[in-house]
Amino acid sequence: MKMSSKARYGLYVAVELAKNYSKNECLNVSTLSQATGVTEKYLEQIIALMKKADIVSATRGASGGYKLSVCPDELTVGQVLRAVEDNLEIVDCLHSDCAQRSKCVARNLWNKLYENINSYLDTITLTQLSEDNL
Amino acid sequence: MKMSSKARYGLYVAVELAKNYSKNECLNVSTLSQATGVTEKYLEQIIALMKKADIVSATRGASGGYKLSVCPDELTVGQVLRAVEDNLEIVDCLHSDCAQRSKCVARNLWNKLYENINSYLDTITLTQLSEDNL
DNA sequence: TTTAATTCCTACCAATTTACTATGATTAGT
DNA sequence: ACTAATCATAGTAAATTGGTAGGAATTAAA
Repeated sequence: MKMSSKARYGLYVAVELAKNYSKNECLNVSTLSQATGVTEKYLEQIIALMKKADIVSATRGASGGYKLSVCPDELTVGQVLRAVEDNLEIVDCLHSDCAQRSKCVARNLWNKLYENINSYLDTITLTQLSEDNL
Repeated sequence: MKMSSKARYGLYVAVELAKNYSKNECLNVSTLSQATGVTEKYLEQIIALMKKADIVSATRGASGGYKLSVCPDELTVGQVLRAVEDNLEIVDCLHSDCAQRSKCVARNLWNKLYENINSYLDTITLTQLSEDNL
């Protein structure tokens, strides 16, 4: 039960973009790579996931880059992690139609744990995180 | 961020042992394998982890087997999962001395999330789980 | 209009981890 | 002695992780 590197790096990127949010200008992967210490090519893939989840927007071409498409006061850590970490699903058997579904003693537990984790992570905004104000 | 099969199977075993607890007799791997649908040899390894954590005890030799060494009213899901799931650590960087420790924006977050998960899982006893009384 | 800077797309890959299987030693009840 | 059981440890195929790589598409600037 480990967070992937994508989850960790995705948060780093989100924090960088959050710090830059008020300037209303883009940050490119090269800059983000330097800030986070993660290779550009790997970051591209991670940011692609965040784009797909509509929490970052991109400007293509020269002098392009990325910025948050949501105000960091309203963007939660949960939203970021769900974007990059395969929905944060704790077990596969919740959404797949597991054969033992009806009689599984743990199913309910996984569900509640999942809710618990998400509701905690959704209380923390990117602003709070970047100010280490948890 | 997925629970391993060991975590799932470990819970199944714990539930079986909990249901058998009042009888004060052992269950052997063969029986547990039938009850859970997991191979005997794999279960042996999982149960070994629970033994090491002192939540199950074994009797060797003929007519031996396993039983809970803690009353299922007092044994929590958290204890079981931590026994089989490498302490449930959410990220490695918490206990390892990560180079960026002092300046890592996420460190505090992982810590709190870890506490959150554990404190939830420690509110649920094996008795509750086996009666689906969450 | 060319060039350079950038994102986007997708294929590939090595190393690690997972989820077992396999073999046999050890222990103890009958 | 025999048999039923746990204990210890090694091996292994498949999946996942954590990237690398190459180049196409887009756009601002020269």
